[in-house]
Amino acid sequence: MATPHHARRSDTRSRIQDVALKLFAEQGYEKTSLREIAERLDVTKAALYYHFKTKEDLLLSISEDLSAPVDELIAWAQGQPRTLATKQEVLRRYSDALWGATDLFRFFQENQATVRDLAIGESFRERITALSELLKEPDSSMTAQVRSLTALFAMHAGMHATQNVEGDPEEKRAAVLEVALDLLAQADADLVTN
Amino acid sequence: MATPHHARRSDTRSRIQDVALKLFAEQGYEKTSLREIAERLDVTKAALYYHFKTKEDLLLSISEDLSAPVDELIAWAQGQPRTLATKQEVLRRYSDALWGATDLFRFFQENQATVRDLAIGESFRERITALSELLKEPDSSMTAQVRSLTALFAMHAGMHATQNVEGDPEEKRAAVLEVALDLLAQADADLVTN
Amino acid sequence: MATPHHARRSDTRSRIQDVALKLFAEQGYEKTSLREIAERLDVTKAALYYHFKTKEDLLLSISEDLSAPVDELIAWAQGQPRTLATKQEVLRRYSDALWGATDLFRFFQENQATVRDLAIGESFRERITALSELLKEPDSSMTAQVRSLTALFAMHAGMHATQNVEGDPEEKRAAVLEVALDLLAQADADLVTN
Amino acid sequence: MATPHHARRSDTRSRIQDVALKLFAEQGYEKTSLREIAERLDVTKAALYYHFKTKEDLLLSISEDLSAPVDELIAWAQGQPRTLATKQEVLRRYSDALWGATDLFRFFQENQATVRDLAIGESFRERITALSELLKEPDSSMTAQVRSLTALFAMHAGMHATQNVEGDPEEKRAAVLEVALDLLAQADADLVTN
DNA sequence: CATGAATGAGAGTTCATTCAT
DNA sequence: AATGAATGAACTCTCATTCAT
Repeated sequence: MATPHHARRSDTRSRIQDVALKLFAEQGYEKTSLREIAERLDVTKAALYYHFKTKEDLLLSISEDLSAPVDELIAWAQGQPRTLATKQEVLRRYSDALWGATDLFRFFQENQATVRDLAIGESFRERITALSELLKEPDSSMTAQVRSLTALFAMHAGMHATQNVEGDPEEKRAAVLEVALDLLAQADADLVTN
Repeated sequence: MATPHHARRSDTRSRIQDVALKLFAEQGYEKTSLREIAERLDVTKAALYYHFKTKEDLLLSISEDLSAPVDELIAWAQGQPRTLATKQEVLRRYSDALWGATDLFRFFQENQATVRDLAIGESFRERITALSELLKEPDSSMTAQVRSLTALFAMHAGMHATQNVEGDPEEKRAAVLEVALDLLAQADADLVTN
Repeated sequence: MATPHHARRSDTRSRIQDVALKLFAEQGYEKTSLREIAERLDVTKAALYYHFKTKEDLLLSISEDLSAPVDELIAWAQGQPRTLATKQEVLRRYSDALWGATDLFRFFQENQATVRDLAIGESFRERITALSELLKEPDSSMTAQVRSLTALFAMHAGMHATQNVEGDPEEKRAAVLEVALDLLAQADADLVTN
Repeated sequence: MATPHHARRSDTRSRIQDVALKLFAEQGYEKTSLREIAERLDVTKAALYYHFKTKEDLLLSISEDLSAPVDELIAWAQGQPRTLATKQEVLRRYSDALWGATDLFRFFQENQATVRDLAIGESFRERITALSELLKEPDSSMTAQVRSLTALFAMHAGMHATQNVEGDPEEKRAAVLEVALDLLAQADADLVTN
């Protein structure tokens, strides 16, 4: 048999995650009902509950799986010297992570109000804070700090805000990264000047 | 009579709008029920329906009242020459508009998924698109375009993303604006160079 | 008009209570669904929620209304001297209270497990404890105390346990009360003897 | 093999019964889900279904095992003369039976509404009826009959109602039995007098 | 002897909305 | 200008039960 039992084992489980993420990203968390997810997969609602304790737990499992790369990035960066080179590398890797899970990060960005008081919101905020602190120098000028933060948020916004710009996605991604890296460099220059 | 009919009429109406916006911004649109709004105001749900046709209509009325300044800004800008000075003025005025209605813009930012398929979403997107097109030059390099867009989105993000930065709000706002203006100037420099 | 507005005001509300108590007593609390109650009344489930916050709250409201006489009895007794005459009067009045709300007390007796961890359980236990303490003397012999308690519980049991005995209800009630009064008298005699 | 098949077979089976009875008694029948029972035993729900056809069947098996002594008692008594001595012996043995399976009888008492329309309810009622008929004389005065019934129900109530009385359990049990025996004797005296 | 995966039915609850008064 | 009463549709979630393996 080509598809042995254990290959199938988590088949339904991950199909649920896939469909759920797609719908959460497209329609929002609240507007996506478990009925809808179940119908798309041609299973019953109860089947979802066999695999996930609650709706929130379903979202949590998706988020944990997909945002692991970001956590690794943070862990790595915290062991590096706080040089411009490190920060630039953080930005580059973050770009990879974001574009590797666009649905999830789109979801986070467009459902902030919802996410805020879900368990998941906490870890999301923590990640952003950790990244912020890796990029900005608390003793630098406020302008420099804002520039660093802008580098970070420009990447989030850049994922979806460039839809009215002509050009292929990879090119856009590169442009966004370039602008972000530049902001970082300027923030660093400020620091040196001061 | 000290309080004529028309003064009273809009009193309740605008109290509803105030409370609704506060709750929409704090908790999100879907998670805020009309029951909750009514309870806060110590009126019945039916009273809300006297003043507004639907929940969505309530949101619409809030948005229209508060985002008028942005529409005026766009109208004004569309009559001006496409110079850097104009663009910078757009950004300055936009900063005023945003900080003049933080709850509303926070709401828009944190409820994008929800807002997307409300009638209001359309006009929101149109405004952003209009502003984008006022700021970026479609024939400039992609990097320059991204820089212009980033100037715009930096202002949105800057409203709430600077909470971990020390300093008073006005100072932060100024710093955000400065960074945005700078991005715009760089985009313009690119254009000249090309 | 024979039935003015305000007479109707609580009409639905108390019709709900009536039907609910009937079904709770007949079938048990858990086995009675709100759907069933609503259907009997030819209203929607949501109508129930207009009048009562939760299923438990519905039960609570019924219990509070119907067990007021018992609370009054307790309050009265606590102001009386701890004589045999008082205790006998307590039993007599309690008999009236029980037979005046048989459905409710049947419900309590047959749904103890359920009631135990509802808010209502607490007040039920408190009432029983208060009555126990009014009837038994903590310093008397254990047998005397058990006799007093038995007087109390005999009345509960007597409401439904006499169905296999021939005779009319009023006669049965009188017999149960007589036996209970007798137990009380014997407990008192013990006390004197000791 | 040290542990033959049949020893193991009934091991799990009776562990299930033990846990189930404990939970049924503590929380009630409806509020105890098969999931919960399975989790406590660290087996799957399906395992329960290997041993018992349905949830009700599980309860039935418990009840049959534990209430065998009562059935034997009834069978024995039905072959004895209807003397006071016999009746007193019935009460004494019934006391043993009750205290030998407190969880089960507590369950019966606190879940009457539930039990009523389970198959088990029938046999429960039959046992009570049989005992009633062994104790009371249908031709005696109503008061005498109520006294006999009270003797019986006092034992049920006595199992849990004496928690607010000081003293050790065995002593309480003895006191309850004494009061019950006394009631029986009084009923018998009535009979003779009439 | 037992599990993993799933189902169908139904539970309690909440929501935006309506309408006669 | 506002209320009281109600609805219909939907929601998340839980349950006892089944069955192939």
